[in-house]
Amino acid sequence: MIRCIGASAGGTASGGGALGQRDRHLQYDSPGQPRIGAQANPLTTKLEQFVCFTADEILALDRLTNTAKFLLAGQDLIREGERPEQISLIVSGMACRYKLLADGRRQILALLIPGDLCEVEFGRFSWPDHSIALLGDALISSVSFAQLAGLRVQYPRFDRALSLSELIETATLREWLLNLGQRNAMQRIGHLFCELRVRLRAIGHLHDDGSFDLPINQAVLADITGLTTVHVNRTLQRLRAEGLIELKQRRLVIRQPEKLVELCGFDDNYLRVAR
Amino acid sequence: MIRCIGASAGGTASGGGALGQRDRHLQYDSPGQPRIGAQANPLTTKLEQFVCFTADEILALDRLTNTAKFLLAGQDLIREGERPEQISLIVSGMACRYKLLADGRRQILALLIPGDLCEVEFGRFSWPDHSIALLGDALISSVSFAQLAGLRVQYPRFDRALSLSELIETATLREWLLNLGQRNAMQRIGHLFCELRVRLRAIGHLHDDGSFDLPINQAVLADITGLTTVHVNRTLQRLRAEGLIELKQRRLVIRQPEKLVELCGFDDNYLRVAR
DNA sequence: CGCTGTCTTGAGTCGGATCAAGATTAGTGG
DNA sequence: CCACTAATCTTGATCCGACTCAAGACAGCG
Repeated sequence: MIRCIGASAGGTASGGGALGQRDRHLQYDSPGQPRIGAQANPLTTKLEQFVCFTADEILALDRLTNTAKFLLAGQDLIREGERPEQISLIVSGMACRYKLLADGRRQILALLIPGDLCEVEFGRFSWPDHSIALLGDALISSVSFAQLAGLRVQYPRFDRALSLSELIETATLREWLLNLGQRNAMQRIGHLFCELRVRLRAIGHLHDDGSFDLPINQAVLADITGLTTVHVNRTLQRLRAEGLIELKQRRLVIRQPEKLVELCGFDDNYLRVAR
Repeated sequence: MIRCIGASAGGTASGGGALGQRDRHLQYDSPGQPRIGAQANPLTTKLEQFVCFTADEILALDRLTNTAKFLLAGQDLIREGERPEQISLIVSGMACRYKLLADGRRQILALLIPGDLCEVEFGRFSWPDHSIALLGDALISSVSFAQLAGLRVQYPRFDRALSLSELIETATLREWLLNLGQRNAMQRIGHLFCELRVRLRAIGHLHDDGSFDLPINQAVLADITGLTTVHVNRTLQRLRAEGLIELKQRRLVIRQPEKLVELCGFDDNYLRVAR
């Protein structure tokens, strides 16, 4: 659990390792192309759950992701109270919305995955009540508020799809509240894993064996679930011992999805939308 | 804590007492006029935090509240999965968004107070992932989706104000998540009280001495805070013993607001909006 | 090979849950 | 106005899930 109030949210200070981290990153995601770059535009994939796009629209959305930049783990995309200049689109990697308490405790409010837009809600009229940090190195492209507004006007289907995905984001927030309020440690963690599996599948980020990358350490897991690192560790061990999951090297396999779903009362309804 | 899965959410089954309850209600809110009816339109009051309305707009909004109907405590305004026909505007009374677990446990996701609109988000494209129930008898007026859409087009200021209040509702949801994830029982309950004081003040529902009506029993408080009824009871007693609050007859006095704010780390920022 | 994150493990404690009665209070009916 | 009833609030005893503190074990990287 991160107890430092400072900027670095992805780990207890990246220290002087900024350069080192970049090296590691390039090495990790190489050779040459960023691994995810070869895949379809995650924004398109995500929104096509809700609407059908024309070739025109797909091209316009692709243009958004062309300009993605590498950013290093732990960096803040927006900070509580500071009005953002631009909207960030996650092209690859993961980020989280979070809030800090005065004593340094952190609650993660949402996980953002490829295809998610960050600051849509903070237009001309509002400032953020929370921060957003990268959980691992990431590819981020920036979109100006004006540019996005233009696209929404020009492409009503895109506009509708975005609205729907905002609805789902809010529904997810509600489900997380239920998670923290009513479920125990095993269920909380299990529920998160079930949710991530559905969301990552929707953007084509499951591996062939159904597993997925989870660039997250146990301290982050603790900040998501409102538990301590120690208890997360012990709970993961129980989940492993019961043959429900495998988790190592930042990759998660859900061994018995039906059992896990039942254990934590997961129902993916809140991730869907009518029509 | 409500452990029955059925419809009645305000108490463990209103039993055969429906008629009796209506009688009680009339007696309580009489003579003649509903108590709140004399006050300003709560929707207007609420939205005027964000924008200035013309006389025209105020009239249009007043027309929305003219048709309010009495509804009895415990009734569901919408039920998870059933697409609502209309939008409900709370004119007086309180309601809550909630979700039920298979075993009957309930998590309350939001409190709705006068001036709050219920099903705005469930337009043509979505169905509710949760239910909404009345916590006490209430005055509710119904607005059709078309009617509301019309007003938003006709009165852009109204449209903007509604969008802003939706932003605040989402920010509140995030703050509740922080509450459940990181704060202890005293802080959770205290934080809720602080929040309510700010929200009720904004719609002119504080009494002269700063107290306010809280039509909520300890079981409901438990479902909001993710605690048990017993523990809520004991925690309230501690809050009383420390001279922080007084709570009886469904009326809450915060005796030492600054102290309570400090105890639970309350910051009303999330209830506000820029500009 | 040594650092630094990260993950594990153990022992002890505590906040909050559970179970089971009572005590109040408010609404109902006579 | 009083007795009856059902909700609601209180209290006590006990238990357990999760927290705390403190070390140690790995693993990846320089």
